[in-house]
Amino acid sequence: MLKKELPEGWRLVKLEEVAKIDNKAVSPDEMRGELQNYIGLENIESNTGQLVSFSETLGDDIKSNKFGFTEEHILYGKLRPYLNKVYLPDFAGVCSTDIIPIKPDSDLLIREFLGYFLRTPEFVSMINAKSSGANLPRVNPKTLLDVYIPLPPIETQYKIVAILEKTEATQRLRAEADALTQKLMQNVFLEMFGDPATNPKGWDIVKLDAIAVLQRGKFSHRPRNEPRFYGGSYPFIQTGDISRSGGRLTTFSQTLNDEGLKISKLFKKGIIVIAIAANIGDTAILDFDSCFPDSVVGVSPMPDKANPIFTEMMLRHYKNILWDSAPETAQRNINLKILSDLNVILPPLDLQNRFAKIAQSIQVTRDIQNKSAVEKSSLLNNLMSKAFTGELVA
DNA sequence: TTGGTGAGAATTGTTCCGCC
DNA sequence: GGCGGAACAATTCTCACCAA
Repeated sequence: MLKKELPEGWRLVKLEEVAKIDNKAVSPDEMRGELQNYIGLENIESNTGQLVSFSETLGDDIKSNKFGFTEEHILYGKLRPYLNKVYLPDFAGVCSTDIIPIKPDSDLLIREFLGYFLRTPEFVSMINAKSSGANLPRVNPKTLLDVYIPLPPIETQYKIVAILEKTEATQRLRAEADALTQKLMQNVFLEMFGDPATNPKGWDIVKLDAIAVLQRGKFSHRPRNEPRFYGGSYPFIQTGDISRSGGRLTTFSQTLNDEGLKISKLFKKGIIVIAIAANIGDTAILDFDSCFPDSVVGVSPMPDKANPIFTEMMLRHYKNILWDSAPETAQRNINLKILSDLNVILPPLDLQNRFAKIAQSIQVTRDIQNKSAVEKSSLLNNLMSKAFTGELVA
């Protein structure tokens, strides 16, 4: 950003002029015998500025040097800066040496203002380009202190922080609402059918292949990564896509071309997909026609016996059983036989259909929530970007 | 400060086996 | 015997901590 672009009263200053880095090592000896509030990179969530988890650690269990921090610091993850790990603690403790404790000069710079600045897409992209180490990029603290930050008067900083905090709070409420809706669908299922794994309602038990047709995915060519098969108009999904889908596959990241289609197989929209390698037992309903490899099985419920929406939700409850069925080798797998022989509950079809109807109406709400969450997320990024060019607050 | 290392997940490669 | 599908093994990738 150029100086001339800044609004009146704003200054462009180097971070070292308004903040310092407290990276004095605390040795294991200094921590011995005391409980420590320890934060590692794994405790800070990417992009959100939130703590994922946290626990007290006995100093005796800490074997390497750490950095100390207080509630005046910002914790900035310097390893793989693209992960965007920033956290503002409200307690004192020690952190991994891959986290830099930054202490702003409170007369000039508000901690929260700097926290948002470090999370802007523009800053992340810039600092990532300046990081060192080809395979394991890290930010050098000196490089960080050399970064220029647009600095408005303190009152303006408070105004900007208030707007961004409000937007972020709304975003969080939206995420909580989505989690509740997801739970609602599970609760409705359990209320109507009980846990399929224990069958407390005493439904009939049948083999999975008695109510559905099972077909394994296909990708016969080796090696599998030959580029000539990819980049066409046929969606191609992998086990990871199923894991991330939350039960409904609406997007895909890979496609096959005509040549790829010849060595794979196209499955119809609406089919249930289940992972039999890596993320064993993860399921989803396909929202588009798609190909998939042999680590995925397609399950098509017979219309006179099972409802697809009911079947997908039911199969989720057998995940642990399927995992336990997989032979203990370096790479666990289950095969078509294990899946076909899986004992599943079979409630009356009209009850399954009733559940599907309720689930669909809940899904409509989820779709609206998801759309809103995406909009809120891009709104926050947009506002953060505008905040540091002076466009957010006059 | 930065390379090494480990764990777990995801993807790719190899072997076995049945069918034509 | 050759081919293709299934099963399983190996490798790669990602993300974290450790220690020189």
